[in-house]
Amino acid sequence: MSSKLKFPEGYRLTKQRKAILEILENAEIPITAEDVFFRLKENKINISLSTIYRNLEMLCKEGLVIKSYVMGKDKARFALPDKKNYLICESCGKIVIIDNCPFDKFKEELKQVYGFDITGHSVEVYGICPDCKS
Amino acid sequence: MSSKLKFPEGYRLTKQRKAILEILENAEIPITAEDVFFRLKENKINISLSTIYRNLEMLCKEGLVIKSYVMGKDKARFALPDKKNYLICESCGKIVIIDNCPFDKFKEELKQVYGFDITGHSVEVYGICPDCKS
DNA sequence: TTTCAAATGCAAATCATTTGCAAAAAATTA
DNA sequence: TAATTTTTTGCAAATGATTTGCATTTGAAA
Repeated sequence: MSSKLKFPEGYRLTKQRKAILEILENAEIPITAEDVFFRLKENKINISLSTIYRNLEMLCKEGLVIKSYVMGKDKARFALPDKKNYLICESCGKIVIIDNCPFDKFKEELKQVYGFDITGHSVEVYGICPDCKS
Repeated sequence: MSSKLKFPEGYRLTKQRKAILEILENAEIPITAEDVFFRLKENKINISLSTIYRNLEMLCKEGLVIKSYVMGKDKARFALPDKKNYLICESCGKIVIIDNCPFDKFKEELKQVYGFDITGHSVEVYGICPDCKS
């Protein structure tokens, strides 16, 4: 329930921000701003959508949250960084988080080849999940 | 200039579709629908934005084009599949295509671990480009 | 507490994307 | 080739996610 995250300096830790972070911590997969809104509402916490958007943007800028788009959908999704890499089933839409993303092993290779200092990445993989195969 | 792509069955090969594909073939990096619109206009070809959106959607559905979003921007970008993996400089926004994406090597590993049949993927990597480091 | 900049909520504004529909163009057939 | 049928286009209007202005509230420093 309580956040293990270090809240970014220079911002006030409001109850709205705490609540939004808590929803993201409990979310299994990346969720939309509207998802956050309704999950808060289920918990009897009413926060306006604009406040949610404003804070998600701030949290992204500060690196605490990752924004992504799922193919075919037009709403942005938000998640804590440990859920930023995922598999998506093209048949049923199920999202499965990739733990220990194998891409990490290639940071050095990319640095060598392209000269970039790598700071982060996001991987989306499409496929057919076991349930949909049968 | 001429497309090497096999145009999907069941669709008419209109001059608009040819022109849109040609722009994407010549694009170095993923571009927005609006980019396509203006590049066509530069070539004295006037195609309505809605036609561009409709065809990009169709081409995505048929797998000829990949749609993606660059972190921090809110317009969708479109590219041929060989340009779907890229590095983005967090300082200047420059996009560099990753050739021979190392991620391909991990398809089998993902299949083993998660049981998905992998059909595609998209990789975005953030970092600081050589120019911005100096 | 008092103070004050930062944050919130609401309603209105934005803007990328989608959609309805009549006209134009491609493919099919005669 | 002309006629027919179906798809595609362009335009304008609609949509819907996200952003913004502003008055009010709130967190945190003094």
